[in-house]
Amino acid sequence: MASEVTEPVGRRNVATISRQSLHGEIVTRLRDMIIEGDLQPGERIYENQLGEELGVSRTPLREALKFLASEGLVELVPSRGAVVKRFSAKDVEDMLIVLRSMEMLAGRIACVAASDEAIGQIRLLHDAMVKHYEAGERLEYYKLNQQIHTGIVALANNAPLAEVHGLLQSRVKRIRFIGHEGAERWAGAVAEHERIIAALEARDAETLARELDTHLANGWERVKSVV
Amino acid sequence: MASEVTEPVGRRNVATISRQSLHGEIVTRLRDMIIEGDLQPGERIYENQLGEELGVSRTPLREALKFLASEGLVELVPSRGAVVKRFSAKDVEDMLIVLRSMEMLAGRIACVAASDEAIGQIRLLHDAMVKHYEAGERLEYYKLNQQIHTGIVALANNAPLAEVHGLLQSRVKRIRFIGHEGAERWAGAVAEHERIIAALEARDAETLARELDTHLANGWERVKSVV
DNA sequence: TGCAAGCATTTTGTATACAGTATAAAAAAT
DNA sequence: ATTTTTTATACTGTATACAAAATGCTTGCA
Repeated sequence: MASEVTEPVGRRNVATISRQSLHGEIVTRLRDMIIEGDLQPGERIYENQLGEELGVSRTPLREALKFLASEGLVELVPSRGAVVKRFSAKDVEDMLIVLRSMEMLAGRIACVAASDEAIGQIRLLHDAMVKHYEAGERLEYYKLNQQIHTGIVALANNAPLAEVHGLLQSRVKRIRFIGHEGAERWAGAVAEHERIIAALEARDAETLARELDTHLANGWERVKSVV
Repeated sequence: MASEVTEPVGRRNVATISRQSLHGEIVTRLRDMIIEGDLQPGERIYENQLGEELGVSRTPLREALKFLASEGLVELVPSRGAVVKRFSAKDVEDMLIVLRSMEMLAGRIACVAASDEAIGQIRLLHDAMVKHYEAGERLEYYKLNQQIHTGIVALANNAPLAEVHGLLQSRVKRIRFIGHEGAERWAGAVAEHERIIAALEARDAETLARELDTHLANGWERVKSVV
């Protein structure tokens, strides 16, 4: 993750220069496959089969699996290869606790350190997200939702913070997506987001932290039924 | 035939009796080499040379390097292999900010969730640490210092938190060790630790958080001259 | 002397081959 | 029929081989 060239989520991957290493290509691909559920939790990964499917030999595939193992998306069982990691309810709750703490930290820093332009960008994302919400476009809404959270963390201008946040976020991505169903929950989340953005624009660190706190605590409530 | 790897002597973890996989062995070994400075920041890693040095072929070595790249200890440059990652002063400061936040979070949780026995264990570590301090045994002192911080995080019983904490801690390990020189700084750190343990024993979450806050902020002051 | 082009060497990236191990199925024994 | 042992097979772990890319050096020329 750290030294991986991560491309912005939601961009066309065709547009990126084809110069990315095969290793990186496979890592990105597998990560998406896990997040999107093509590879299900608990599923064993057969290197030959998957390699053939992706059109690569076992060597770079294995290297990619080691990389993802360090990210925590797969588990390496000695002499039995890689298994897609399955997270317990407590795991997810714990991750959300940490994510919450990290976003609160980022928010506080952002209130004093971020530029007006950067905050303005978040507002734009939020407005676009609301449009997708009103249009009932759940996938697009969700992607922007993620981008907003990532964006707030990015405002803190703290690379390690952004990195570990991204690490945990990728793990709960799928579960969160599934959990965001239900109209009234959805509406609640949007309202919370509005308050978050407002606090950010006002650079009111304590209010922002409080809003993020409740938003992410509610996030767990929204999600916990599906884990 | 599986290569006859000469066992790394000295720091064998007795708890893990079963022989680790070669992959895990190499990862551990390389991580230690980086933390201990055998592989210096910015240094390029030549796979053939290092592999021969460790008595393994390139394949598992490369897999280990990918793993460490994901941990952020090495950087993968396309077509030019792995380089030991060099951290800027801002990187280190940022990491300590995140570590501080995570330890504060852990401390708050620990005050309500940890058992008396577990807290007692931390006290024992602290007392032992003080003994090493008084004896001037810097390395031993430092190791226990680390263990205490890790231990406090462990009290929170939150695996993802412990994981990301450990991830960042391993990155600043070497720098911190170097930075802990100087008698008066050392004394200050010990005094802060004493207050931390006291707050923990009293299960006074706010005091504990405040003490951890200042302790780790001071930690940066102690360290920033050497980065 | 300075510079550039081409060749040689080194190093990484990927594929394949081989050995060891676990799993499953079949055969044998009770 | 059930349990145990044997055997076959599939898969992972590691090493080696080969291809592509980068680096460095030599040589030729102005």
